[in-house]
Amino acid sequence: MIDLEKFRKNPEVYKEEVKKRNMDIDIDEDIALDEKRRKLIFKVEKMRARKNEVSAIIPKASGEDKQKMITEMKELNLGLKDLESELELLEKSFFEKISTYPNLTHESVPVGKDENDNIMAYKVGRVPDFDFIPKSHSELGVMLGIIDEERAAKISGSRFVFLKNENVMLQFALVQYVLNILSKRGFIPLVPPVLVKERAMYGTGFFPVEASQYYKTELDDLYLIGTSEVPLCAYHSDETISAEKLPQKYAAYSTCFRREAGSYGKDLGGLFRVHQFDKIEMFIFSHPENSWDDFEFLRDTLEEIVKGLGLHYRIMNMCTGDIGTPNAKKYDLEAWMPAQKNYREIASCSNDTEFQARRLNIRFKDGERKGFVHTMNSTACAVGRVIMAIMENYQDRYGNIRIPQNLIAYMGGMEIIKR
RNA sequence: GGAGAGGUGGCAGAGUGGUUGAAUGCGGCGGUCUUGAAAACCGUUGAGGGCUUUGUCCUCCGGGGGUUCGAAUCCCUCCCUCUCCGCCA
Repeated sequence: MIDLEKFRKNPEVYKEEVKKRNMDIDIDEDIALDEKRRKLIFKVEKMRARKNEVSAIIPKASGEDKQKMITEMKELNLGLKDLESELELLEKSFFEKISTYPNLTHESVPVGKDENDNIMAYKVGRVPDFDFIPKSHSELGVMLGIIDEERAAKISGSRFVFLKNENVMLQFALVQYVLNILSKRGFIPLVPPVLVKERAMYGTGFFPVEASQYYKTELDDLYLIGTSEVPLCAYHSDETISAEKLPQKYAAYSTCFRREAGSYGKDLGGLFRVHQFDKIEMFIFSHPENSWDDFEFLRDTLEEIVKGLGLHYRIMNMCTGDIGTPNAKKYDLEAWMPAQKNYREIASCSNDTEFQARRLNIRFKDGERKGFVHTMNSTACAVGRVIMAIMENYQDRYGNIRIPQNLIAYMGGMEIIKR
């Protein structure tokens, strides 16, 4: 949610933002709607004030005076009811419109149309050499019996997988490895609910813009989360956090669900794009003054995790046309995938400044100063995609997969997956 | 799923139709006293929103709807919490 006062005073800022993001919003129309709305509020409140005024006198009056006043109030009520329902409609359409407005981007975000305009910030490590043609993780998965897509399709349809045998161990090894790093860095671990109310989806900014990406339950008004960013962010909704306690850092392990509507035929097969995957997500509630430092800390934490796995990757500074509505800035971490000979996104890290905090009413108090906290989130480990990266990068010419050094202990000493 | 109880300010807890945005207590903040602290005493203490913005008005007693000139208080409905029973990982 944007700051309405700022919006009224300075609509140009939002016009500029909408243009940068390549969005189509008629701001002048919404400004006019807001004016109309406020005029009506004024009118309605005037009538209510009159009503309250007379109601205070009525008990003291008697006889004819009293009857006169009661009659006047009856009439006033008729007009008031009409105006109130008119106002309700206006409010609804105004807030529907305003809730599609994007956050304001940070000055360091490159302006661009789509993913082609994202800017590579830097690379870490180097492209690994293979003296054979590396296989896809999907192929390796079948050969080694550690991924079963066929049976998953039989049961649940496409874009579902079974992890099997060593891959199951690898998943939990990764989780242990990551939680260890995160607890050293002061993150409080959580296992959150994966079904949430509409407010949580709306408050985090996934609704209304991306609503078609998420599963909804039929009997109850609950939604399956696409990321634990949702319950993490909503965790402190309607709370005021005192400044000494900031930043509050959390890490949640959960399953995530995405409909992947509109991505038909894209990245079919394997672990890359599936309807259900497990992920550890980091989340920070931050003091606005430290927001951008905390954000770099978050990015650094993510990189420590990926570096420790020995993966080659690059950090992308995502452009205005490619970042999410709530994001003020976003980095993607793209790991090298040998079979595709390309970098693919395995994590992303965004600062949403006060966009979510406004919607979920998450405040801070710093002495006399009050305001909305800043919220930011980052993938710590998207298990499926990281397993994919490990399988492809750590394969040998025989189709075996070595275990990254830092995971061996968590794998009970296992050093290689082979048949 | 069945039976019962209940949802009021940061918390506890009054209030059953008319200056009740809400008594009282605790907590918080400020002050007096004290070498300091505690105790005691005095004062203060919700949020959101409109406008002609150091003021004024409006809204908010779980959500929604209704009755009434007037609702925290009456009616309907939904939700949630607690206790007991049943079922269950």
